Amino acid sequence: MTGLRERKKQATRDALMTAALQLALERGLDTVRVEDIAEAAGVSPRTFNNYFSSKYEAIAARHTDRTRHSAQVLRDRPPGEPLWEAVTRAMLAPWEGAEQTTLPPGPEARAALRLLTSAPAMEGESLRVLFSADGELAAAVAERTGTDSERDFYPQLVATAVIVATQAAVRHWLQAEPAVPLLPLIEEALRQLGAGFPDPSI
Amino acid sequence: MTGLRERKKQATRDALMTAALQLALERGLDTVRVEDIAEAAGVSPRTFNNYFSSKYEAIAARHTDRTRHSAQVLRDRPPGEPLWEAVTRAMLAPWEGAEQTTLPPGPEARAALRLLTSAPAMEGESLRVLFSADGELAAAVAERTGTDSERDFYPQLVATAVIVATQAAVRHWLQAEPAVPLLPLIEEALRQLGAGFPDPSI
DNA sequence: CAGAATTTTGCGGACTAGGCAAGTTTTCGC
DNA sequence: GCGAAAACTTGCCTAGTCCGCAAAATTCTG
Repeated sequence: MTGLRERKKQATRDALMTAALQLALERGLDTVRVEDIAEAAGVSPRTFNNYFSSKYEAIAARHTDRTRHSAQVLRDRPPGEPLWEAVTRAMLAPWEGAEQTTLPPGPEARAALRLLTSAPAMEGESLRVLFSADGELAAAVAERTGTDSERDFYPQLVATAVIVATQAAVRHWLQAEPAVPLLPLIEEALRQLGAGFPDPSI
Repeated sequence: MTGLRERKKQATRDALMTAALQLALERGLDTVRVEDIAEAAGVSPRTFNNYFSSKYEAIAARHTDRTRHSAQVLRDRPPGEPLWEAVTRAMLAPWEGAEQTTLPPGPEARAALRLLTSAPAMEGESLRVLFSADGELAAAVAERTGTDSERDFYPQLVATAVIVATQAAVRHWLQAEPAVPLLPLIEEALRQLGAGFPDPSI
């Protein structure tokens, strides 16, 4: 049971995330000031910095939530399940259920994700966020494969490779013309990764 | 034949890169101001920003050069060579020849690389740099495999996977205790990637 | 050597990030 | 319930960043 304090905090964080993304989409990244975001969310500019340490961080926050979500799902998959199956499920999870995943992406979805690479600082931040979950992911991989994520090389390697494969799928989805559904792309990327990238020319 | 102008520019860039890295290692990232770096390199603070748009960018610049180097090497490998062989050579190239690659890493090398993840903004910047060459890498992969790096998924996927595999090797090398040589680690990471991560428990 | 092209520099402005302390709001023990 | 304690918000303030602009300095071209 969550207290009022915690709920309010979450609401503020949410309002800031939403306002940041919204404003950036409307007017472009560099014409949005922290002050504007704070005002749109109904808090003082100083409070903004209690939640996020830059506007880029605020904009990338949904991204953060997605990667956390994947790590959580991987931990919750049945222990006996084969690694590759569990990983695929985990990476698909944050993208499932939204209409834009099985249908062609709407212009807003594309714009929001494209925003994440629209300026150098923004791109750096979203990459950072993307990899912030790799430790958790690696730990989950280690657990499943009986390796030691401190000593062994394998879990980190698999975790980061899985992250970028998913990311490559999303990027491809973003620019595909004509539009294609996302989930099969992610599945295909992970399948190829798990198969060791057989030479396509054969 | 390069003129004086171009040589001076390169020298300035080099001096700034070196000063930035040096100072950051000596006193820690957040006690180094742009002004300090500029002074150490013998230029005005304003000139610093003509070369780099943040101190993080200056510190990560050697990293940038390494990724460029790999992309260049991949392009220059003999066209008939198998993809995986060429890619491995390319990723090893920037690390070859320095003593610290075959011997245990010295404390300075470790410190310099560790610096790249020592603060959120620094980490974002180094990831950004790391992936900045992925387009070039993907193009080279596309050429070798007869795929189209615009239309097909494969080249981007391979390129980014190769980058993170190498990165995972470097990270593991950084923390390995007792110390191990780097080059075999990179080779092993790429081998595992190319083999589709066979389950190590078998 | 003169004029063009390029680079460096100082100045100034808009914005950011975060320490500190006072004011509010929520929680918790009694 | 109630009053102290804890947590959160806010305003103020400082140090620092990033970049546009235009003048000065440097290098290049013929």
